[in-house]
Amino acid sequence: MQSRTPASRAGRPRDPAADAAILAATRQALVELGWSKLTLGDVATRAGVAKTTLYRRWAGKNELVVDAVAELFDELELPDRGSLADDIEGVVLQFAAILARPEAKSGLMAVVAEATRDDALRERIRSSIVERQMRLVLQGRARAQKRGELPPEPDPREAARTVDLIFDVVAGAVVHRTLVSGKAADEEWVRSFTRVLIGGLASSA
Amino acid sequence: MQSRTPASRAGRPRDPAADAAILAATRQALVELGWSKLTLGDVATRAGVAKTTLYRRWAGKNELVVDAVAELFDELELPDRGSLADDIEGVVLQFAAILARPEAKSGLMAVVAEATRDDALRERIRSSIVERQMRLVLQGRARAQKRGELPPEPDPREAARTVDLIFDVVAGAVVHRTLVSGKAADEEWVRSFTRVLIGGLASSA
Amino acid sequence: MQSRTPASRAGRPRDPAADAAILAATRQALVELGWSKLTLGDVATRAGVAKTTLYRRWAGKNELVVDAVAELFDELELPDRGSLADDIEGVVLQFAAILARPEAKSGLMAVVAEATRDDALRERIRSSIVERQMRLVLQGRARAQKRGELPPEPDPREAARTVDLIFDVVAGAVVHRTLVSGKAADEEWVRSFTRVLIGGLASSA
Amino acid sequence: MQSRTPASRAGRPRDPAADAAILAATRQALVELGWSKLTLGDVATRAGVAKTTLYRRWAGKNELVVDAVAELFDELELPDRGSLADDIEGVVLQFAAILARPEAKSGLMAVVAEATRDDALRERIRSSIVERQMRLVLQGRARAQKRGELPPEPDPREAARTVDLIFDVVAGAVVHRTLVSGKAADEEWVRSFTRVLIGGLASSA
DNA sequence: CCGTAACCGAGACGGTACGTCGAGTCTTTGA
DNA sequence: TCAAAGACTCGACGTACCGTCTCGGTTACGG
Repeated sequence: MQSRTPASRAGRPRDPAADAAILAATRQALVELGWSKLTLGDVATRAGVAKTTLYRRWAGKNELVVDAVAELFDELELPDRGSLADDIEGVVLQFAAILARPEAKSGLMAVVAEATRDDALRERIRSSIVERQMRLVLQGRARAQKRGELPPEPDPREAARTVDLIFDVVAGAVVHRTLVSGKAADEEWVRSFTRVLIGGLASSA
Repeated sequence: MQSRTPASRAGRPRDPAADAAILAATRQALVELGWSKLTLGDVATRAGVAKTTLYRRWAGKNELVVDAVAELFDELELPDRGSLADDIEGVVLQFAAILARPEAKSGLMAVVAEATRDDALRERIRSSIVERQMRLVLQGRARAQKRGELPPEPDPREAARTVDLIFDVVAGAVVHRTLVSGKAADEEWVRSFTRVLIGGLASSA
Repeated sequence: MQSRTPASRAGRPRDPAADAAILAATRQALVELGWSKLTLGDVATRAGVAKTTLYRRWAGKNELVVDAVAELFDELELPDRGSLADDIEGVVLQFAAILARPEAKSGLMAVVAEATRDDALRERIRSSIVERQMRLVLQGRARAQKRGELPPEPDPREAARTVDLIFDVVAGAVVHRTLVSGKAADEEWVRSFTRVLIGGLASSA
Repeated sequence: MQSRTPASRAGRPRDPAADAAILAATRQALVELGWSKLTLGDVATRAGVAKTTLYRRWAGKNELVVDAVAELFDELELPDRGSLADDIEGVVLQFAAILARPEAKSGLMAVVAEATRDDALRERIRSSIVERQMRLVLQGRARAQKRGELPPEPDPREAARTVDLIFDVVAGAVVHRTLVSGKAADEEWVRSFTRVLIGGLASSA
């Protein structure tokens, strides 16, 4: 008896290379044109794919861009720099570097804006981007607890709330600095910000 | 003595009521349709005005929405609740309340997204919205210094940097909480957030 | 008090030159591409006009082609060659010459085919093309009656029926010869046909 | 001697039932949708067949519809009503009845229209439909000659020309009456038409 | 009785045109 | 000069079919 995969049975299978080509083309178009001038027809052409192929796989511009941008954040990792403060600084700098790239800037805020009126889209953003990078916060806390910099957290509910708060503060501040204030989140700024964050967490514990 | 503004010389003068009607119509359309489905033709119709009139006063959708949203934030004020922490809590709650309104949510993020590729637009946002509310931070610090909660700031450069940082952290965290995480910035969250912020500022001073 | 023409009051008036340009472009496209490969986008481009302008004036391909083809038949006239038989021969030859032109061939049958499922279209064809050329039959009969070749028609009902019959026979035979049999309706054929027609009318009177 | 059918050699043979199912489905679709809205995908679905199968047997929409319509005319036959005039009336009425059916109307004119730009298609129409029904004219003449209603035709060239002319007149008139004038070719009309035709032929002989 | 070759269904593919919609401009009449 | 009205150009939208292709699977026949 063989394992029956009832999916993907009849008909010509989808070209698996097309997905990657389309997402790459999307990022390239975001760099050159920005969100508002990006057209799906153009993306299809760049990817060497028909418009219909694109629409067969994504519901629209929003969903496509979420996926294209989400891949950018997968390269984030938590460097082990020896102390909690330095670890945070490191990852915040990485985050800032990604946000400084035009394909991230241009796309991310736009889909967030769209998500204010589209719950499915917000959920997609949360699961594809936010939730996926939450691992960094958890990993950082675990490492700090192992080092003895943070006490073990007895109440898991409270722990989750703290993780959420940290995420909102970190991501929010970097995004606001970069996109609204329009200034670079450079080393100096990150150091000041990290000092405030660490101090706040310590004193509020 | 009458001031002769050479701009307004001959011909039929612009209807001054139209501006307000257009901005109100824009906000109403933002509520009902959201940014991406808002059309200038529709706004003109709602305002009882021809499209031409609208284009004579604003360069396009982006500029119009910035102005429409900017007015929303003018109602912010710093309540005197007796202590720095309570003052901050109060203003952050007000800010969160405005951001929870659909016309703010929908419009603000969209124009920020557009601004990533349009310097003039970013400048317009900064001057119409951000800069204008920076007064709250300054006011708060002054009041806290008068109360003795904060020491006087000797270095004005350093002071400005701190104000910027606070603004990025506050605005960024609330925006991220509301729009990305999709959870309400309610009293409980604001209290936690404020505790971290105050603690961080105190310890990093 | 002046006569108020409530039509054409406010707003920019339609460019009257565009109609002619579009119809001419349509005929040109019919010649080069034929009905089935003619696209409204292409016609618009040829006419130097936006697609929307075209759709503002015609409901679709069918209506447009009817109007474009109808103009071709307006050049038909009844020559006075001295006898009924010669008059008929002359006009049938003209009709055959028009039908031999590719823009007529290609378009006319196609819209007739469409009209089998669209009563409004059939009516448009009837009033724009058929009814308009019915004048030739009436004119020919009147002239023949003046010459004494035909007796005056006492019953108008019967007269109308005869006119319809003649029209169906003449138009039908020429169209079938040209488009279905695929042979030219040349002088020889027209002479044979006319002889049969005249003979038939005389004997059935 | 063995029958060498080099065509059908190896491999799975074509399902012979599919052809009939496809042609029937085509006629059904013509009735419901008309030529222009008939799609090959839909026909395939109706016939319970894959699009590939259809394309393996017909080159395209035009060829398919010609074959589907051609079958309709095979039911025509020349009734023996005793006189030439009555025989013609009978067959013309049958022809009119077929043309009144929507699947004939809708399809026939459309492929004729297409054929104006496609010689291969015109030839297919001629051989599948026109030529095939020419037999009726020949048969009718032969019968009339046997009855003594028509003299024997000495010149075969002239005879062929006459047959062609009759066919163009009969088919053309009925088609024009039905499809362009949009009126029924009923008994009364057919009687008038036949009288003219017979009279014309007699007088021109 | 086994391979080969053509068939079959399903459905993805690259294209092309569709008809609509919105942006932003222009041209009219009228205030 | 501004205002209302509405036609204008332009370009993207998302959909629908076309005709082709690529699958896995199914018949027949011929060795």
